[in-house]
Amino acid sequence: MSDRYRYITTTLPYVNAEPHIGFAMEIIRADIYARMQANAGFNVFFNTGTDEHGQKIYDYAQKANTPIEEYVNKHAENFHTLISTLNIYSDIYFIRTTDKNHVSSAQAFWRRVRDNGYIYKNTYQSKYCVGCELEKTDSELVDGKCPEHPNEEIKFTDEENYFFKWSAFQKPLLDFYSSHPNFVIPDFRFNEIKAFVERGLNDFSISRLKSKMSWGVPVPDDDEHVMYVWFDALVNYISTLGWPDEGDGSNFSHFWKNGNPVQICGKDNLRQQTAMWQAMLMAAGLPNTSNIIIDGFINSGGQKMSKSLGNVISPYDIIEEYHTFTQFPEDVLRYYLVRHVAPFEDSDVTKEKITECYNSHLANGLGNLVSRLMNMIVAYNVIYDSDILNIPPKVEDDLPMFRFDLYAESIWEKVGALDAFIAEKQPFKKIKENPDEAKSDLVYAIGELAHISKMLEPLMPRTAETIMKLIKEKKKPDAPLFKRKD
RNA sequence: CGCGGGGUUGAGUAACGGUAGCUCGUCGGGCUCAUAACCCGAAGGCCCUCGUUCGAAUCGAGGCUCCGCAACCA
Repeated sequence: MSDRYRYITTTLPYVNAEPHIGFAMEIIRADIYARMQANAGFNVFFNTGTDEHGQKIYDYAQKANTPIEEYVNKHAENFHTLISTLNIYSDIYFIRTTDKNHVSSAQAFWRRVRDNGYIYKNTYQSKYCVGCELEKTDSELVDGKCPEHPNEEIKFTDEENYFFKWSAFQKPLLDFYSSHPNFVIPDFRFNEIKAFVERGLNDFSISRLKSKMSWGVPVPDDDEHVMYVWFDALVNYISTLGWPDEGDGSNFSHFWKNGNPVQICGKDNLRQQTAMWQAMLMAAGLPNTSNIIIDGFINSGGQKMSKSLGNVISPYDIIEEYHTFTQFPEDVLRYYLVRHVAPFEDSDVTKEKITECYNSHLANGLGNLVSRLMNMIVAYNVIYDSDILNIPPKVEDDLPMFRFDLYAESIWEKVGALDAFIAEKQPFKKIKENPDEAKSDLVYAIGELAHISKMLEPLMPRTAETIMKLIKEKKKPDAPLFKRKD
């Protein structure tokens, strides 16, 4: 089969902050996709990493009074930790934009785009607020003044920058959009970007003067400039595959050309991923991404998470909080973010909501079901074939793309049905009058539990594994899988 | 008239032209294998106005209201 390959990538978080729960959600969703594809027999290339160049990083490192390399190393480490904490698919590729191969790939990409005629030099007027001591963008200025320092003057300086001819891609992008009706998921985001591109595109600056800010990928054949961080960062999606090696048998050929490449990102990245990056790929003569999934944002208590409001929920907080209640705290977070956070709209997450859903679905639902069922299996010495776990992987073809919430719902439907089955058949009562029938009911029930654990695998890997082990060894759990949290 | 998304039972959400579904909570009943768990049943809802239609939460018009984004911000 030609399409035995699948490619999935998250965006690369900027390394200037602690891992955000929104990124945790992004990578968990990507992980479920990767695990499902791998179960279905595909070779999966799962990419993530860190974006480490640019002014902001440069400033933060200065502020922290740390050499910049040390600063980015330390922060990249945070994201490595997050990946293992969340129990992400082990074959993940972690790219850092400071990696040598990424840097040379970004430069090759620049040359290719330049040689195709889509990069040119132009003057750019920088606007500098003396009050903030910061360069400002037009959108940050109100009536040509900095809103925070309306009495200070804005200093205008002309400087030379390289520009990317984005404007040349308005028509190609619109044509591409109309011939790929599922390119952006969900629809309303697709409409948003179409409308944006229809309004017209302005070329954007893709370099910075090295004399002002040197922390970036050097522009090829020009010592004065480094690449603007966006330009180099976006190339990671293919530099991770070893591009410019495009030969048959290369990762690029397998996974980008034939691997139905999927990108997942937050809604703040809509423009960059679905229009800028796609135009860049066109400019380099490379195939476009197949699908881009746009997540909503996570708010807390009706407001944006922010340090000053004190409503920030970090993925580590949740895992820490559930540590004493379950052996699988990361699965609590995985479950919650997938099933109870809207797949595309903004959602509100609070610790109370997580607790509520933990108690009802994980403790009372799944965990309790495993306890009651395995307890009867052991107590009544029910005999069954441990082959029941040999269930062929189910490919959820009928599942709309990235609707893992629906997938989770279908699992919990089975959990509920199995609880109802036990209540109806009453094997615990029948075991006295009609033990054979009671046991055959329980054999059916354990078969259903085996199915549940199989379906659970991509979503809650360690929980699923543990349930399978209990089934195989005919044991009841020593302690509740998910202890109630009051 | 910048762009976009919303307003559905106490809370959170789904359906998107034809019995308003689900989760949590509340109330009543059942069960006792299980983590004071589980099962069954009940109460309670479509922001307002007008219109299209045999029929509208769903389409159209207007209003009120909440929330993002507005370009170089990861």
